[in-house]
Amino acid sequence: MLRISRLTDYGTLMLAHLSGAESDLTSAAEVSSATGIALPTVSKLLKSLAKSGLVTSARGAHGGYRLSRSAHNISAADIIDALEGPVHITECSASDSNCDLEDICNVGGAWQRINVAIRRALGDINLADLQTTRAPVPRFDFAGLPINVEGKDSKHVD
Amino acid sequence: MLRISRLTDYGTLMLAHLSGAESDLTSAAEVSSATGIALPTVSKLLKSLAKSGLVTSARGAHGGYRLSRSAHNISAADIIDALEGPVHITECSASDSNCDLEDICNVGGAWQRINVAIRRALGDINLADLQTTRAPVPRFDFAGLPINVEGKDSKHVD
DNA sequence: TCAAAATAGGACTAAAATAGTACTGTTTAG
DNA sequence: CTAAACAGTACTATTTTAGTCCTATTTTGA
Repeated sequence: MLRISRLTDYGTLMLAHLSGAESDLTSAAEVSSATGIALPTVSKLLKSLAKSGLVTSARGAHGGYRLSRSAHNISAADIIDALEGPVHITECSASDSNCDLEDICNVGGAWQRINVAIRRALGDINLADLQTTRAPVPRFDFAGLPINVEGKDSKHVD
Repeated sequence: MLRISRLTDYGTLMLAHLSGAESDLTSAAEVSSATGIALPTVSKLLKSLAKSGLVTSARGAHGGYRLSRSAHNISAADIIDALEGPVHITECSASDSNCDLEDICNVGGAWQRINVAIRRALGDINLADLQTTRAPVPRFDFAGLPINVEGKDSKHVD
């Protein structure tokens, strides 16, 4: 649960690297050596990112990739969507669900809401945030009860 | 991303069923027929849930399962932990990480914070909430900006 | 014009996680 | 003592994820 795939993690790292050279083209090879991720993997990921519009590419000698927009305008949700597609917290969160249990299931709706809420929150974290050592303080009001994660040692933190 | 496994979904459904018969023992067979989930699968899941203390079991004829505590005291995070173990949003979110990229990676910290925040929020949703058709309104304050999910058609909602 | 440096695209393989099944043992009511 | 029910474990199949490789296509620059 709550797991992004390793490739998405790599992708984030790569995007972070690209955001260091805003306007210059960076080749896949350079991204690879800078991040330590194997070249074929870097290539594959950059192609996906280009396809979904997060980076733009230039072919030919001295070609390469660069962010298609500022790091501030690329959200965590964008990255996840680009590399994993729009996945849902449960299979039956999909609107065109053909879940066998549909008529018995009285739980689905809640997971969907949780899903929406989390995705919305992820939409508000941008690539620039992800790079700063001190990410924005995650503070949740859930069902009206404000909870501050900072300084509170929850049993759910492992 | 943000996907709980199908088994966890089943588990939630089953727990919801058990919470309907708070104090009575319910056999795996009954849970199976009530939920439509295959018996072997139900068995397996109930065993896991018993092991992690969410339900208590009674052996022998007329044995069965019941919630170990009220539905209000079982959180979404509890269920996930019970059935999937304490997973992390990225591999290197684990504290004993042995990530090769550690020294280059300047992103890890942020994902960890996001992870903590989400898990904390899930800890505040309980089984009773999950059953009501109208789950608690998820409202997030993120980085100081209050966002209300309701009635706001985000592009991230699919 | 040709060679080298890049990306584009897809096919393929290997490994890992997930889901589901089966079987054998133990406990308890009647 | 027998049948109902949980306990535990091992196994298999399926699916997903990760990673590799190969063959275009595009562009620069000598």
